[in-house]
Formats: sequence, structure tokens, C-alpha cells
Amino acid sequence: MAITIGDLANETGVKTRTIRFYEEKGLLPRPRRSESGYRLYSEQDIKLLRLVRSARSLRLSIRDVGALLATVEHDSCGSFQGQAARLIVDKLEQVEASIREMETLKEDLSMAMKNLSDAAEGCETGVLECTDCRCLGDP
Amino acid sequence: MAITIGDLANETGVKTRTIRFYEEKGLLPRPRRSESGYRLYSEQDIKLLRLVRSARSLRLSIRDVGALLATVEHDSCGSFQGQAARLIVDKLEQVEASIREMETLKEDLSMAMKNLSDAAEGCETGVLECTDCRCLGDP
DNA sequence: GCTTGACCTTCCAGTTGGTGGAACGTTTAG
DNA sequence: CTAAACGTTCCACCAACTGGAAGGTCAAGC
Repeated sequence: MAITIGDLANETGVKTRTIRFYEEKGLLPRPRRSESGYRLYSEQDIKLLRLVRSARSLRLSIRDVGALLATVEHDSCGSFQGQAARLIVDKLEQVEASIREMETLKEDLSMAMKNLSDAAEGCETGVLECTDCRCLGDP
Repeated sequence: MAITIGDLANETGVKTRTIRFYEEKGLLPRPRRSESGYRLYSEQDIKLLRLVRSARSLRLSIRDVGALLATVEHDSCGSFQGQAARLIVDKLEQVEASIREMETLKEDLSMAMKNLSDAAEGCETGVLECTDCRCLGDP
């Protein structure tokens, strides 16, 4: 009935180190211990850790996942769903903003590449010449 | 002719803390010091710091920028341009990969949102019910 | 009974790119 | 003379782990 941290790791694909880290961060409750101090987990812990991984795979932060699970402890599944929905919507916006930034960065990089090619003829040696002829541009 | 770190900061928009940090990381040479130990910079340092910022604005890593500047010290502007081009091309690939990841994440988030709505009826209370009815899905 | 290897435990340190504070020295203006 | 606004160093912190060191435990094989 009780499994060790290694079994939990095998069951979930989460490394033992990471499991201990999650515990330290409050994502997993402190498990009971064997006489010799080994952590002992149950079936419920497997499910909980899988839930944590689902949330993390959506790139929700440790803090957010912690808050979400804390809600679960106290309140109903409805408020869990409400908070989860809020976190997911926020994350979606962040991701979209991040994609827009990346697209801009892509343009900047292409521009820099072009500047670099253009400068390749006139520019001979030394850092200041490079700076002056704006090898890297000034975005 | 010689300016202090605050002047350099005003000139470039880089905070004094960050300037010291760059020095520590080897992006900027150790400047000469006044009698009282204040850092003293020149016009060249302004240009160098601007070059660093250009490179950083392209999201090149501190390590890469350091390597690039080290090349500049020893070699010709041509090898600088060669290395810069390589870094930029690599970065472009990374950014494109990152955008693809983000697009996938976006889909996962939308899927999770949909699962959450679908689960909203059948699911009443408690974490395990939530886990079982897969509020967050299992991407 | 003893060893070997695979577990488990804890603590400390490193990663990236800075940022914040503490505690103290210097310079400049009023 | 003093107060503000600089400058200096060192240490700690953010995220989300990951790695190593040093040591305890457990099961199997001889």
C-alpha cells in the first residue's frame, strides 16, 4: 500500500529530487515516514503528483500550482475549477504576448543579420570600427 | 575625459548595478580607478557598453556576448562578423523553435480550458474527483 | 556474518541575468 | 559642518530545478 519515493518517481516519471523539491515548495504534503526516515506515499499521492505535472506541463508556475492546490484543500471543486480557469486564461494571454515578442525579436535578428552583411565590406578591424559601422545595429 | 559609473549609466541607460555585473562577468574590462577607488570610464567604454546592449537586446546570452567580445580583442573585425553571424543564425533557430513550442502550449491551454468547461457539470468536490475527472487534462 | 549495490537521507552549490539591501567611504553644495 | 547624492563591497534573492558530497538503510548473494 505504501510506496517509496523511488516507486513514486517510476510511476510518474518525476525524478526523486524533483519530488522532494515539490514537497519543499509546498506542492506536495509532507508524507509520513518509515521508521528509518524513508518517505512513504500512497495512491492518492500518485494522483496528486500527476495533477501537479499536468499543471506544470501547462507552464503554470510553482506558485500558481501551489495556490491552486491550496484552494482545493479548503474549498469545493467549483472554486478549484474557477481558479484553474483564471490561471489558464492569464497564461494564454502571457503566451500570446510572449509569441508577439518573439516575432519582434525574429525581425530584429534578421535586421541585424542584414546589417552585418552590409557592413562586411566597409569594415576592416577593431572593436570601435565595428561599433561605429554598427555591425549589430541599435534596435 | 574620465567619467564615473553614474555618468556611464546615464549615458547608456544601463543601471550602475548592471554595469558592475557586466564587469564581473567579463563583458566589460576592469576600468581604471580614481585615488578613492571609483571606477573611471572613457568614451570607448560608452561605445563598448552600447555594443553589449545591442547584443543583449538581441537576447544573445551573457556568455555569447563575452565570447564575441573576446574574439574582438584578439582577431580581426572579419572574425568578429563571422562569429556574430553564427550567433545570430543560431539564435534565430532557437527563437523559431521557441515560437513553435509556444504555439503548442497555446493549443494545450485551450484544450485544458475546454476540458475544464466540460468537467464543470459532473464534478462536485474534492481533489481526487477533480483529478479523476481530469479538470486539467493530461497533455 | 559480511559485503556489495541500490536505495534513501540531508545539506550545499550552481544555473541565468540581473535586482535589492546593508554597511560603509567620498564628494560636493549650501 | 553637515547632508545629500554619489561611490564601494558583500551577501542574498527570484525560477525550477539539477548535481554532488557524505552518510544511513535494505535486500541479495556468498
